[in-house]
Amino acid sequence: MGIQQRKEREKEDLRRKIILAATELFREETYGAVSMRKIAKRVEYSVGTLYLYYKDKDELFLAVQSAAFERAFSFIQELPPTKDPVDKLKKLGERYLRFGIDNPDLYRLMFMMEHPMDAMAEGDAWHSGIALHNLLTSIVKECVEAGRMTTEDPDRLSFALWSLVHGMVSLLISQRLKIYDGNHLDCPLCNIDTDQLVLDTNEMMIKILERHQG
Amino acid sequence: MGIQQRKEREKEDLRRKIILAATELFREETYGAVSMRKIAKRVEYSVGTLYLYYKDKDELFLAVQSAAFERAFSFIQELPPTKDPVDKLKKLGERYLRFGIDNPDLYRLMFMMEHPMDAMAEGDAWHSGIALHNLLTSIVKECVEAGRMTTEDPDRLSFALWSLVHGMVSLLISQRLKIYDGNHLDCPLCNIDTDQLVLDTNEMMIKILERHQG
DNA sequence: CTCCAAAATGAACACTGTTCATTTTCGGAG
DNA sequence: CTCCGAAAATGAACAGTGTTCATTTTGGAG
Repeated sequence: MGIQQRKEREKEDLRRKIILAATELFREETYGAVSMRKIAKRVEYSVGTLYLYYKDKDELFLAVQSAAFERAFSFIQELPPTKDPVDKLKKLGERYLRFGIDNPDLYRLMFMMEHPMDAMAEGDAWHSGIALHNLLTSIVKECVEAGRMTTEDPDRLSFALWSLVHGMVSLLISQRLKIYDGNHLDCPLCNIDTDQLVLDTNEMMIKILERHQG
Repeated sequence: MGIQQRKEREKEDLRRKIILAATELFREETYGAVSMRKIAKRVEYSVGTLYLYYKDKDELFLAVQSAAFERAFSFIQELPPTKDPVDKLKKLGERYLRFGIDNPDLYRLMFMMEHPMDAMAEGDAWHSGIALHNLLTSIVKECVEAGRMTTEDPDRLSFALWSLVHGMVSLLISQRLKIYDGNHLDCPLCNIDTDQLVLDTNEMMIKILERHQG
């Protein structure tokens, strides 16, 4: 019965192709502009076919999100080699920021859009997201165990650090750091390159946490 | 020439009514569900009329955003009375978090949506946003001047704190803190009320900054 | 009253996500 | 080879979207 297997393989191939096409379109245009018809045209199938493979736009985007989490995880966890746990933490933040800055639409999909969350609840969509979270927590705990940081609650500190970098990257890609442009504000942070701003602020906060000893 | 004045007053009234209707709809349904036709129906004018007062949906939403910033500012700066600058900082964070949690759709519009930003650039839409930013910075500087915190760059520290609370509230309202629900993760933060999680984390970070002396 | 500019209208256009009756495809049976 | 039937693919149709613009209504001026 090799035929059935071949058919299943073909179905799986098409599923992948659809996600790939959607992901490509995502990098080319903004979220709102990626329509089912455009995805269909890209994979050279009719719109109706997409609905045989994914019940909704939401479900399709959930699959794109899941793939995005995998990319993000494999990109971020590739840290430049360091033994120093504090340095590792700093570099993890930098990789996270870099991913968000370079893939704003994927980042939006992963962390800022409201829609695909309903379906998500408990699928394995978050598998890589959870792995990332665990990586962060383990590095924070390394820092604590090495006596380089002090905290009663390393899990909460991890959450705070995640929130910090997420906050910076989401403000950046939503263009909100434009308040620092022009003459709206009058402060030393004005008219600095925003990429540099968030990277330097990450470094500053880690230094504060490090110097903060017991 | 009282007639012309009356007409201008009426035009201004209608502009306000439109924004009010849009803001109301925002609180009732999610962003994507607020359409021009629904707004028109709510103000009891035809859809074409909206385009006589706002050139597009973006411009209309920019006006809603501007009004939202005013609400947010007047809500947040109403701090419970304290003399202690560190306590003031903590309470500012709490008010900010509270506003976001209680007005998720307005918060999205203010800080997370991509669209209205093109037009925004330099209008007075951000007037209240800037006032808020200045308030934060001035409190941080109070803390430093009172010798309760140490930093070489209070402006950057303000940015970090803004990013932190924005990060927390945006993860919360985007439902991303659901990873702490169920059995996805295994850590002490799991299955805690998320409102409490972000409030407590705000407090923790302020304490860290305070104890971090020299 | 007439006149006319300003204000308001809503049908029309091109798009969206989604459905579903119809057609096409293609392996297996005779 | 023909024929059958199920699985796969199609695209017109539906209700919604933002936006435009020829048309109609309004209401103050002369």
